[in-house]
Amino acid sequence: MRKKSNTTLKELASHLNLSISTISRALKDHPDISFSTRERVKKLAKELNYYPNIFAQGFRTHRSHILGVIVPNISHDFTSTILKGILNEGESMGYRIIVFESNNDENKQMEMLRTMISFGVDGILMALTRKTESINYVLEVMNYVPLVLFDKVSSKIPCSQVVIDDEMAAYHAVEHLISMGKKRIAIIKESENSYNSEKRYMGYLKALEEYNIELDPKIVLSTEDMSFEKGKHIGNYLIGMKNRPDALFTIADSAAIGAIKAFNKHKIKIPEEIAVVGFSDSKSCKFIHPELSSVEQPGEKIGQVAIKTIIEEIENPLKITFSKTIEIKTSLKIRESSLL
Amino acid sequence: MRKKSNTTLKELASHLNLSISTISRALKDHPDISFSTRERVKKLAKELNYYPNIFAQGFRTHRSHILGVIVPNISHDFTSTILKGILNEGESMGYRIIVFESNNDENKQMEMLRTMISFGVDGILMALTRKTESINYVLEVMNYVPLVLFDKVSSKIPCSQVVIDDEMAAYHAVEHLISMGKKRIAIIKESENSYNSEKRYMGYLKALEEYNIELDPKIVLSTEDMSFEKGKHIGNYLIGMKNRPDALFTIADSAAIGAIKAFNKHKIKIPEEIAVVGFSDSKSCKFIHPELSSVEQPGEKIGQVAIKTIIEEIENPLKITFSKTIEIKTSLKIRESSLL
DNA sequence: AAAATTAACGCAAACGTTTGCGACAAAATT
DNA sequence: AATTTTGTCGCAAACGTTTGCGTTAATTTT
Repeated sequence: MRKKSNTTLKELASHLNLSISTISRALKDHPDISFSTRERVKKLAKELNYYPNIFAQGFRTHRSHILGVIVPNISHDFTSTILKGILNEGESMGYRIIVFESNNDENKQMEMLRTMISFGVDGILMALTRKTESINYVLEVMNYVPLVLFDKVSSKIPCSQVVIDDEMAAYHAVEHLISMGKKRIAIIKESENSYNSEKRYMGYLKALEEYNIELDPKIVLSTEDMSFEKGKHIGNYLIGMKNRPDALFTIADSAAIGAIKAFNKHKIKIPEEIAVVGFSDSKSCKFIHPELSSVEQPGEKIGQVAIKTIIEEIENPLKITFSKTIEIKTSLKIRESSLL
Repeated sequence: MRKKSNTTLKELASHLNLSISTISRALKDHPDISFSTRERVKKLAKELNYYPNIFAQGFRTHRSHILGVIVPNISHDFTSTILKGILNEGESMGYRIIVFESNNDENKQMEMLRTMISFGVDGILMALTRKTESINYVLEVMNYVPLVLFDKVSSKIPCSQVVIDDEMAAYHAVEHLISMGKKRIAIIKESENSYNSEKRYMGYLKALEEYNIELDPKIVLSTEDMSFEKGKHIGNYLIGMKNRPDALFTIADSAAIGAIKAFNKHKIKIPEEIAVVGFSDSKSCKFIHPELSSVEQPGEKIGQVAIKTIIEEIENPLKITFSKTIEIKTSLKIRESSLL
């Protein structure tokens, strides 16, 4: 019972007294095969529940119709949304998706890339680990198979990338706080060399400069994990400052929510005393009170665009000689936490 | 440059003046091959960056070392946590994971199962769509490849299943509310035939009965999507009742959080006036104020156990003639929303 | 009517790996 | 010394599909 073996072309052939090659072509609507036999073959194939053996197929054609995806952390809200976009778009384009989680471990990331190559994936989509230092092995991979980066990217890797304009998005978020009359705006960012975090910090700096607000390093807070707990901790710290900020911008929602919890506990009025804006517009922005303003980055869209570009590169290997960077539009969702 | 082709056994063989079969065996530590040549082969393989062609391998051995996973919604917090467990455990067991999202569409689910079969996955892990009505095609699939269900399961399908004891978990949650002195306990559950929801409802009923509390159908609320918004809506409804409940149990956190938001807005004291307990212990339980009590179901553990059992069944196909149901322990996380 | 074209199909090689079997020499046993 | 065993390795088939090329008969063109 178990391991009922699949019907093969050979069986179909013997049933219809045709050759294997005719069957193969008939199923693919090859013009050499007459309409009537095409129909007969298809009918029988359906009856006998024929499905091509993908291994034989991939073995022969060197095409797997499998795409590999590597993400640092799959249970991260934003990441799983991107994945959703990749899966659904892949599904409709006839590609299967094989998922790896690097857990922000560069060695694992490297090993996974190798596995994928030997696996014969047609292309690789990847969000880099937090610090990806040696990129040589990534370049090596690109000799075998097209690669597209998304979300966590690197300008050092010459391939197509799907990103948001982190700097602009942060700029607008901070600008919004300024327009609300805030003058002393703190920021929580990542301490490690995170590409996204640095860009967002740039946007923060740019906004301050644009509006002639002096930068105070004391309210530029860095943390390595941007967690809810860290946000709470830093929130408490801010409250205790002699010269307390009147606004807070964080490069991740979780930390913003943590900070709000701290502010609430100490009866600090939001947004009157401190306004808060987060980043990513995760679902939980609406859970907290007051509801958190945040920069929306459309994860599904990012996933869809990423997979579309890699399929484009797979299916037109010659055409693509240059790599492009695609920026997905973000939008600032203004809610109670920053609306006076 | 692109499409540099992979080293093959043949190349290794000609480099060392050995036969292909010797190379193959050497790389697999076959005892027939002397230690010295084994080492020589491995050394060269590393130098020439040899990786086996998985298609040829799978084609030959009928083993892919790929496992298929179908989930209804990947961006669901709990689901992605399970996936995390599956991916990490799979990684260490030498299996690759191919992920499908059914979007709660049974037709899609069916099509995906078929795709997997033709794909030659070694096994399938699946959480069923909300209503899976015709199970014949699932049974058919089991003729080809082992199947393990998790989270959203069905007793009608004779295969191993990894679940939690929904009924007991709900029972304890409600019991806890009762022990806090609550006597009029509302519930929000799913209206569609959801296996989990029904089980949890059973637990609710059981607790009421056990403690001689009469069931009031007016405070048994059903909704089809258990969203944050629905929770808010129902929360408002509960507030408006003449005979307002003094506690609320929901079979999902999101709805509980929505309800809390509604209660907060109307200055209903939690837990004094209404205590609340949710289900799943998602991260956002700590985001809301007051922090939400919830039934913790360990997603990573569920994923790990699920993949372990299917690998067990794959690698010992004879031994397994019966299918087992594994229950993962839950625990009630008591927080401010239900602690007087 | 002869030649050329077309339509419909079959042959057979190739893809890279695994594996049962056989071969041969060296070593161990009688 | 003759036999058996052991240690190493090679041969060749097989897995299911695709595809260039060849074949045959029917059709069209000259």
